[in-house]
Amino acid sequence: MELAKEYNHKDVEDKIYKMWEEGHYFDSEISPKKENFVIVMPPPNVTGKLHIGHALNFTLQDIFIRFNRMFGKETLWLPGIDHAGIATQSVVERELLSKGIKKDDLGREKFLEEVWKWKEKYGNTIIEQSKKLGVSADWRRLRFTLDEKYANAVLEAFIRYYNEGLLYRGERIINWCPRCHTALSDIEVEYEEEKGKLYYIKYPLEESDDYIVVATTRPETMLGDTAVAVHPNDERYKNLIGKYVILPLVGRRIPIVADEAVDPQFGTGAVKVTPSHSPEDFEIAKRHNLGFLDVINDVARMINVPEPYLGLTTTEARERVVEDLKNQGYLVKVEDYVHSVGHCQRCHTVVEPLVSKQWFLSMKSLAEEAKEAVESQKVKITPEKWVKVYYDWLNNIRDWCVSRQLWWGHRIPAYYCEDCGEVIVSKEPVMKCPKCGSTRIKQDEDVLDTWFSSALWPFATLGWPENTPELNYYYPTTLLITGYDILFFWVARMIWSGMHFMKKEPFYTVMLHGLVRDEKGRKMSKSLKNIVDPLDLIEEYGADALRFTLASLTTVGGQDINLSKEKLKASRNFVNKIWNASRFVLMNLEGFNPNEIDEENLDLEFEDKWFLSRLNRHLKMEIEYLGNYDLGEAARKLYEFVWGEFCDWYIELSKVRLYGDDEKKKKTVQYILWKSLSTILKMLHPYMPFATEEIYSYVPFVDKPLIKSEFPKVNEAFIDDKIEKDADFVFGIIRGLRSLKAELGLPVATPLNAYFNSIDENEIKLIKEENEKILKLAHITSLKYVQKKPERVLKTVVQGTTVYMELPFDFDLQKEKDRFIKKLQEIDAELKSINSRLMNPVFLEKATPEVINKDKERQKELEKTKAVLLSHIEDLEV
RNA sequence: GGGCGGUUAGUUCAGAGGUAGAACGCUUCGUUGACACCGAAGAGGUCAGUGGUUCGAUUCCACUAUCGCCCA
Repeated sequence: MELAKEYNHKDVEDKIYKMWEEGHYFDSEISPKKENFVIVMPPPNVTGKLHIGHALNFTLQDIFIRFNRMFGKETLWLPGIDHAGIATQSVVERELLSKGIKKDDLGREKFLEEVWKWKEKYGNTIIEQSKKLGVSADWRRLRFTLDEKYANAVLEAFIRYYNEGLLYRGERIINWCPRCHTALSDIEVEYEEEKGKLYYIKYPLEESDDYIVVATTRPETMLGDTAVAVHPNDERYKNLIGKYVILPLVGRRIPIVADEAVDPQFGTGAVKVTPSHSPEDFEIAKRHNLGFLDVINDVARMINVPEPYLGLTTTEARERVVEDLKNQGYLVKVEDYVHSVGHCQRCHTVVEPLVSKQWFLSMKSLAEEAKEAVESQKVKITPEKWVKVYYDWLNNIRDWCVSRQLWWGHRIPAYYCEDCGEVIVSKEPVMKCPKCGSTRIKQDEDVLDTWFSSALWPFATLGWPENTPELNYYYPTTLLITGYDILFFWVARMIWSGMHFMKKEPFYTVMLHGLVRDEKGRKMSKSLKNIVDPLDLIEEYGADALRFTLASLTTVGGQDINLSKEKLKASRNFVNKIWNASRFVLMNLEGFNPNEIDEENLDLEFEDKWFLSRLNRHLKMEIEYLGNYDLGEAARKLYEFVWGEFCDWYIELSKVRLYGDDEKKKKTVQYILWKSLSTILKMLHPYMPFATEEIYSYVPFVDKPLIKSEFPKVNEAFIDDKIEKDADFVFGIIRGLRSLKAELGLPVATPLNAYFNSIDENEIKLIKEENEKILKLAHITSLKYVQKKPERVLKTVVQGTTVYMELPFDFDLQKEKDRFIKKLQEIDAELKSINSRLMNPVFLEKATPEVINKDKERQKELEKTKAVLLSHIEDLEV
């Protein structure tokens, strides 16, 4: 078997994925005796294409899933797709329009048929794409929020809420998107600072020559004013409260009222009140029993206004109103003003506040349930900084407008009697009014907010409201992983839904991760043209490189990630490095059979003990990081360990025995290499499943694919501080010799003799014992102990040891002296701080014994090196 | 206005109450029997500023500056 010199992901990924799928390794079965690990996938939109945010989200989930599968837990990753009301409807609408077909001509039923057709055709795109990333979800259990059973769960939830009095239908001011033509919930509105104008308008007092000036950013809404409001304590206007003004342009008589909500600092301190088109004014109007007058309709045109303005768009009306006010002497002044304007999250159109009859979910008690779940730690949110944000949102929440004027979605199961006005909420179609017997019944035309249905995700996907075995075994799920941007939209709503309907938290832990941005930290957007397609990245660098990059850029704090090609390249190189290290090991396993090895009686050498110590230390660390949800640090540490220790040192050291004559020694090192490689592949597998699985298929004497193999156990007995410290010294000698050659400008491979002397017995022993390896790695011909400095040598100091290397030509020793002096200065600086600490009685009293001991040891070591350095510098003075 | 986060090597970012790290880039050397998607050796840092807590702060706290995000 001969492996290619370079890892080529294109030859591997599809093949491996197919192998996993055919082996049913992603499938989960109910196993009551086994501890489980369950993640429900945040369902991507059915219209969605895999973007980099999904790539991050899926990667993190897959890493946890794969680890836990290897830990032997019954692991379920339940995937799904969201029907995404507005988004999907507008996609299909647009597509039909391009063929000259209008939605309204088609009618509801025909249109929905078209959407379903579209869904069948394109709805699985993102699923297929996510497979390229290595997603190991149980695809048999794929759920769609409009599946028959799921839809039933949504209706069930609606009916239960209704029967409990938590859902009600009412006329409220809502956020209306004139383009999507639907109501929006509060969080679907995005506010942006915009430059506008502040208009000061005179409102003449009734039966008086006096007037009051109000300030507004939306003069056109004055046509719908039903009052003027001032703050009750505002001295300027106290005498006007209760009086009336005559509304300019309209001539309507409206009162001046006093209300705490008015900000005396804003404008003139007097504001116009337009109850039907401003949420604040709506509240004021309710408090003062003012009239409501709709002057803007659902396509943002003027209604119920005097002739000249009737039918104008709001923009046209503004121009006309301002013009007329100016001409008639009512406009006092116009100022530049920056204010925040609400936009539709979906289409970015400016949102129009309108009074409308909608269904609302009462939030007070549900928000309490959601809060309690987190306060009591039933649900743990990580990073913790989001907990406060979560509480704040729930504390200030307003009732949730859940109806949407769309066709695509879960149709509201409410029926209205056209004769007596009775409202009937029912899962089954209603034919006859139970109150008056009329058959003139109409179902509500609207559908539910998509988030209303996805709020049920953790249990509706498992069969709720039926008490299924799945629900019993898999609920509550273990971990939810999602971006912090949908903490309110989705996470909070799932928590109260779970608490409310299941009486149990939907997941024990929520891990919120950051968002992926471009290399300059900017949001990826079409207008900036900085969107990267993960599929392109996979094509170019491989799925493993993409996954590893995303994982290693993750932090416990859930910081946003700035992705760049440089980082992908580094990860791709890492994958290749692992490929080649493995290739080396596999090429050198000839004639090896682990069954011939007595594992209990291995003749371990210095570097074996060192490496096994490091390996077990890292294994332990890895598990700890994982428990802390710190995949980023785990990935970064793995990178350093595998590249910096396994490849750079252990593999190099292993060559001594592999290429030596001692068969027994060779077998031992083969065994350690074989074992270590397997362990490393397992540690890496969740991060880079494809390459590791491919490599593992070439590893001899393993019986199952990596995905199903057991994660290695930590063997504490191998962790050994002393051996690691000794290794640092030996490696230091090798580095020292290499850098002497570099100082001479010689290739590392130049064969030269070397000598050493030391004031430390342990160091002498180590050099003697590991002589062969030092020679090999430093490319030195010999390294002999000497009492005195030999002639014509260049030297370096490592701890208490001086290493001399023969000088093949004349060399200016000033460089050596400079190097020594620089090193001495560094040591002196450090010694100074350590000494002052150790002489400080308060330090000795208060610092922990470990810290003091560490300082003392470090002090000894530094003193040792210092003494040697000083003697050499003195020599050089002569 | 309220809240949150960032400010560390030329660049992008980790990190941790007790010796400041990585990647990329840069300099020098190198194709030695895994790998040039590589190896070896190096240069490069008042850890934004000011106070405080502490035996000890780049790390914890407060404030300031600055950039960014969320909410009103």
